[in-house]
Amino acid sequence: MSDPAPSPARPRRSRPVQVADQIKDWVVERDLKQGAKLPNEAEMIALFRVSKGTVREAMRILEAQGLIVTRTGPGGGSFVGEVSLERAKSLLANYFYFQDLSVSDVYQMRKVVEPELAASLAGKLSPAQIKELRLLVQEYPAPAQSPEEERDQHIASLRFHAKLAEYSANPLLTFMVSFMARILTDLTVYRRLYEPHNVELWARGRRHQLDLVDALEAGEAERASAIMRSHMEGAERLMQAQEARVMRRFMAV
Amino acid sequence: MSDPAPSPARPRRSRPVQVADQIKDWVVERDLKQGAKLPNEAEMIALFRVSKGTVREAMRILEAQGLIVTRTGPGGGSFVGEVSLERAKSLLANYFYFQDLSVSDVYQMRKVVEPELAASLAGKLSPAQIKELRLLVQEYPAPAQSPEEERDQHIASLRFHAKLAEYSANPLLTFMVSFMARILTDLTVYRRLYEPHNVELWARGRRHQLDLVDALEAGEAERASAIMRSHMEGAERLMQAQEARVMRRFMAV
DNA sequence: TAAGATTTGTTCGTATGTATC
DNA sequence: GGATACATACGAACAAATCTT
Repeated sequence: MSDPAPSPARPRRSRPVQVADQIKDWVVERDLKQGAKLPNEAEMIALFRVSKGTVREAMRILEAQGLIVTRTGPGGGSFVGEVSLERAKSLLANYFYFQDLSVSDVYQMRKVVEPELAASLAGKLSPAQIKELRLLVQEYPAPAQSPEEERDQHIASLRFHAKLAEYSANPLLTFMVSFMARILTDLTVYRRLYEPHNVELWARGRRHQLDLVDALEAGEAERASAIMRSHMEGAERLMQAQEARVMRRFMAV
Repeated sequence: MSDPAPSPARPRRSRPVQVADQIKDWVVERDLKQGAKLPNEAEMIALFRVSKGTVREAMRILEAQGLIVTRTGPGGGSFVGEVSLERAKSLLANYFYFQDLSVSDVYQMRKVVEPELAASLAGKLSPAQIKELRLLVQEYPAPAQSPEEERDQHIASLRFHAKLAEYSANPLLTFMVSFMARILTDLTVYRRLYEPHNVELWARGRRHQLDLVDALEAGEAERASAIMRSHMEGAERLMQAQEARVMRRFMAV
């Protein structure tokens, strides 16, 4: 369960890190669920025989990973807290900050994952979900008149994909699609990557999304997948005019 | 860049978290690269007007995310450090600890991503890399004689996929395939999920891997993709006998 | 090998802030 | 408002690691 490195000269973990691991073990052993209360600072100090400062550093480590949340005041303390989707995306984004990720890289992944998502959702959505999707597509019915509007449209389109991801019963699929939408959203916000104004491509993208919802509603998995694939190819062309590298910055936590 | 929540009663971030964010900004503003030295503790204290304990808690937060590394002694201090692939996988694994991830979920993803990886690698591998792959396949030439041997074979097979992922020029593809291999590896180690001994399926899996390397060497993308797809379907059947849920535990950092 | 310098690591005591009753 | 139970933050001292000479 622990780092299985046979340690030819192990880097020597600091006490706070050790204590953080011990707390994790303590939680796992008791199979504590989200919301369960951890011992308070004083008890931790007694439990692990370390000082307050060390306990606090350990807590910050767990907090940074999203594993616990802490509240002050009576009835306060530390509690196990599910890692949120948002935090998971932020932590992974930090990894790709150091990688040289291109727009094509993201689309190579999108081109296979998004069609699969579409196919697996066909016929599985509730009327309310279908309606929600149509609403998102309708958000920008007319071609953009300014770069700002075009950017907003692009982000709205990515929200459509993120929403689709939410509806999946497969957490891995949900995460991956949602993560890629976030990468591309940040990209369009912080660089002006939506610039090459192309009305024809935009109209086709919108048509695609509407057709896709129809196919999903009708339960036509094969067609939904095909539409999505085509949609991805269009979107890629729209962005690939730029050869910008993404992710050259830290993400907010 | 920051949490765009419009803050209806913002949770009030603690000082260490604030300082951690300030340090991140400090680093980004200066566009510091991997290995660059950060101010030492005393300088941080002066820089942000906080106590030593607060600075240290902030450092632990950044360390937990893999953004810095710290050494003691002369010439020591804190340095910006690339988030490693291993750490990124661990942090994301913590997220899926709380999700109800099934073997089918993982394979739904594998079935589309691994063939894409294979296709994109066809004709791109060096002779040394081809040799390395063949070595991994050869590692267990004979059918397993015991459950332990079968487990080892399964893990070796996953190492094959992880190695393939390493060779990709697409960091997103590399990460995803490697991450799934890790999930499944942990699964086979901590549960005995390789149990239903099936010699025929094993032989076919091995055949697949050998054929795959041939196709990669010959540069036949379409064939590599097809073999991988078939391989994934076989592997899924091998595991799906069990309906176990994965990831019901914390991962080591 | 040993001593000294530098920098992080750890502890303790105390005081303050905050939410609940 | 006051008492209580928590976390939060500070400062000073000392310990440990590691580099240099």
